[in-house]
Amino acid sequence: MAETVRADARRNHDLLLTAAREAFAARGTDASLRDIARQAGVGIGTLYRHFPTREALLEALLASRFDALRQRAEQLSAAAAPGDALLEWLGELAAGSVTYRGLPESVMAALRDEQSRLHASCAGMRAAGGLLLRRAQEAGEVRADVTAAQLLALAAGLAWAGEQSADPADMVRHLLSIAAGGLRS
Amino acid sequence: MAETVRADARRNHDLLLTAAREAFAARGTDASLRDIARQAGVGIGTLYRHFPTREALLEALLASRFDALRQRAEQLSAAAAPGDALLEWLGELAAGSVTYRGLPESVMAALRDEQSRLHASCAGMRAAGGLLLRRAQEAGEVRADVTAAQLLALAAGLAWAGEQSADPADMVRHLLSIAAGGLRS
DNA sequence: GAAAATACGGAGCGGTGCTCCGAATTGTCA
DNA sequence: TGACAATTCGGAGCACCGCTCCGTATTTTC
Repeated sequence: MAETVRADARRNHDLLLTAAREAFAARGTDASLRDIARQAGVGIGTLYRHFPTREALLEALLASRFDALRQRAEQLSAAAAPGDALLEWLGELAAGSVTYRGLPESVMAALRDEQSRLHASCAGMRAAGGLLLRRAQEAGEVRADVTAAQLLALAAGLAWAGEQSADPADMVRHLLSIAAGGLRS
Repeated sequence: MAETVRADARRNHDLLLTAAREAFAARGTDASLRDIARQAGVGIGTLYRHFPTREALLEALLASRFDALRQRAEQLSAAAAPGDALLEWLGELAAGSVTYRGLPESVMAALRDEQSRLHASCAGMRAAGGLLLRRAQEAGEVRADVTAAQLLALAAGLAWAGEQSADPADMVRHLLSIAAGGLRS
């Protein structure tokens, strides 16, 4: 019957989430957790009880987005032009990676570490991307020797390069355009 | 007459460099500077006097390598097949980026910050790569809408993606192969 | 060998991630 | 309504980080 959560706990949970969202957006995924707790008007211990790791915090903020991306991939995998569908999806993936600086690194770390709270949603997204990739390969529109892991790494690498640039969105667009040509068979 | 350097100063300088080389190789470019000083058998203050910033330390370790890469680009720019020459050079660049984890990030940061001690050699390398790129574009072998900044960002992004992977060298090779196709016009 | 120039080393400051436990708050039941 | 139990809170404290500052030690010069 431990379904009921104490009122203050629920309140602090939400305060922490909005504070974290703002901090990650302003200072990247390596923002100070102390600052986040302070901004939420909460002790540092409270933050760690609600979210034992930084990944747990990210997971709470991003899981729904990754799920949406997974669904989007499944939806696009039925498209008539699987090659274009794949590129469309890659574009959306890269666009989402720009919201928090450091996000590509967090995603790659989560994929590497099965213990990470982010792992499940990231892996699900990769699998969906892999499905999309295979469709495009079977249609002969994309090089056959590319794996799902490579596809994700490529997208993350381009998104990372965007972060390092003065105009991230513009840089990602150009690099994605280059990569698109390289994926075509 | 301040040409003469005190004997202990020169000795500590060298001790710090070898300690830094080992630390960066083992733990990446964000290795603890205190550890490096300790490993060199030297106080933390001594480290900071010899190398005021982490970039200064990196610069001392990498300048010659970047210079060599610049010369290599100039040499390759006279090749008969400028497209292949560019890809060859990109391969060497990416291969060198694997020596220290975090190196691509340091290079991109140095290119962004003109105050950085690493800036000069990085910018020189970028310029040389730009020359190589232009030759390949004039020969009609590479897309005309790619800039030197994009080329460097691309290489850094792929190298970064390699770092995140279980088998960096293998991942970089595959991603570079994809990018190569995308650069062709 | 004494004096001047130079370099050394680490205590100390403010920051980080993270833990641990006494104190305060909340929900429950008489 | 009030007392008790369960739950949650909050921040002191630890070890680490980058970096500065200055009394002390070493080296060179004369």
